[in-house]
Amino acid sequence: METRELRYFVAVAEELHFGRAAQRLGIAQPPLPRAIRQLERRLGAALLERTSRTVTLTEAGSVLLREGRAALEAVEAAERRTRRAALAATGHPGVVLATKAGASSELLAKLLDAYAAEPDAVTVDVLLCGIGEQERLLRDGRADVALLHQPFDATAAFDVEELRTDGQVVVLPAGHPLTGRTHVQTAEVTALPGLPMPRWPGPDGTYPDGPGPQVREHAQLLQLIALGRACAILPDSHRAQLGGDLAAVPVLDAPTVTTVIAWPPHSRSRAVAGLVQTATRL
Amino acid sequence: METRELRYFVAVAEELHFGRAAQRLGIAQPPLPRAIRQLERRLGAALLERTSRTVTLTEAGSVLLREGRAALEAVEAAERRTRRAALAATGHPGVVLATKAGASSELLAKLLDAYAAEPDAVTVDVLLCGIGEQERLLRDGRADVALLHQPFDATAAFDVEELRTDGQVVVLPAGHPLTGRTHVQTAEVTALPGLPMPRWPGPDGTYPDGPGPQVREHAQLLQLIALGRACAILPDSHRAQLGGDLAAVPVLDAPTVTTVIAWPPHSRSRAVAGLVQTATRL
DNA sequence: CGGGATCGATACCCGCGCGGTATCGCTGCC
DNA sequence: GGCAGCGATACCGCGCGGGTATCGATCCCG
Repeated sequence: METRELRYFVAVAEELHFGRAAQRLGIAQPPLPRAIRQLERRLGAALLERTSRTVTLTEAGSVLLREGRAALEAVEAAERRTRRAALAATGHPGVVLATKAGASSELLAKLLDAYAAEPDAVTVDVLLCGIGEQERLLRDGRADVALLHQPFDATAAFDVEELRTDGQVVVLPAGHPLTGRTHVQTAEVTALPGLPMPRWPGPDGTYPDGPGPQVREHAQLLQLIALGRACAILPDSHRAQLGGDLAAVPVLDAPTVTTVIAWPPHSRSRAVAGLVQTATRL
Repeated sequence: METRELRYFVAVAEELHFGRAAQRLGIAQPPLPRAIRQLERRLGAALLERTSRTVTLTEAGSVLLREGRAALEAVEAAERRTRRAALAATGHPGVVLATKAGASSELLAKLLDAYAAEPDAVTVDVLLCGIGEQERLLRDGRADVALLHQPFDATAAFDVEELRTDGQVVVLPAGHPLTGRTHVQTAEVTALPGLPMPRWPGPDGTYPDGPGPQVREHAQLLQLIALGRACAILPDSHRAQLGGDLAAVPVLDAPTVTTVIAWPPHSRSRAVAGLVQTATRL
């Protein structure tokens, strides 16, 4: 199976429309059915059900869509990492670290400082990214190492080292009645009148249904809370970034959040190893 | 990057010899340097250092070797899983479970029995495999689910669910002086006179240096121990399989072994889900 | 119920590129 | 210095991927 065939199939499977898929691939429409048929012959499996009007995935087709995406990502990762390795060899070493924008900033600062003090430190480019974006960056080779938060980020498929564990706090507008409490329970804050929990986009970019505001960044969320339009349960480490217009109260029964440093398995980069070692020693 | 190019490069990188690589690939020699050069141009990276006598990998080349192997495995996995899904759709559903030959046999029996009693159970083909082979089977799509043993098997890249934790015991020939003890320490048994620890093959198939006998299977190992030629530290669960010519003594400071059921991430198979659920309820 | 619009499939052609054979050129070794 | 081994090059043929033109089926709309 060639990556070209896979790319074609994934495009058609995603669009469920040969014409649009061809447009997306930058080719004419006729080669597409041919390529897919050939793929089906080679695999001995029907991938698409076509009528002259519509295209749907078969069971095998949806398996190939999932697995094929992963395989294409692996190929692209190989390509990118090779390019980066070549760049590094010709005098521009460096690692790319991905982390959630607005999270763990003080841990991150400590890590960068400590690593920079190492004798064989290289440049660390920090990639601040949106929710759930880091895993993709790590998988497709755009990042070499990332700070992830269990249990929110999927850490399967990566090697990880735990860095710290935090309890969670509910972040409220300053002056809210609950801010006087020393601690609360989850149930007390999930349905506060007028302060719904925000909705984060899922991996597919869509938002779940619910009353809360749609948010994409931490800064945006904190602003919404300050305005008295929402509240949120966040790791304790965010407290340091809260301004005077926000208050935090520990939530006793919320799951603890573990910050981990993660890197792709079989990464042999000296720089990544050094960064990980520095991180675990903090 | 096409998988053909990747396959070519991996072959050359592994053989470090264009002629042998061509032979292995079943093509003539001339297309190979051309394909590799084209790949190098496309990547903008030197992958191989060639003299007219020898070939060596550059830094970027060894990165592409590692990453390319993983990518090829992902592509092959996609292919195999699609074929299996198509087979399953045409009336032959079933899952393949990989487990170490000779390990966890009683846990495995319980699992298979319990799962077979489920209303929507499908055929479970059990693949007994050698040391370290399961991860590969799981990755390349030959198996759908596996029983692994932490910390010996690499579980990164998989979703896992813990099933049980065992202490470890040292297995000795019956009548050995230590068999009278209620427990021992690791240090007491790693260098017993005349009873060296066996050597298992590494991921590359070679054996580490050392005094112990080279073993590849549990049965072989148990026989060697019964003959008084070796001893071994194994999970407690192996006790049930020991005949009268063998004895086991708990090793207090050996790491505990966790048996986990593992499956590839984003596996959506109903059968795998059922198997996992059954396993966790045992 | 018929005609146009839409979309996948087919027919056919062209040109690139992959793979083959023959051969060269360099290097290390006896 | 001659031979053997190995990678690189030259050159050729054909298969296949991609293009244009067109067909044929289905849905929609009046």
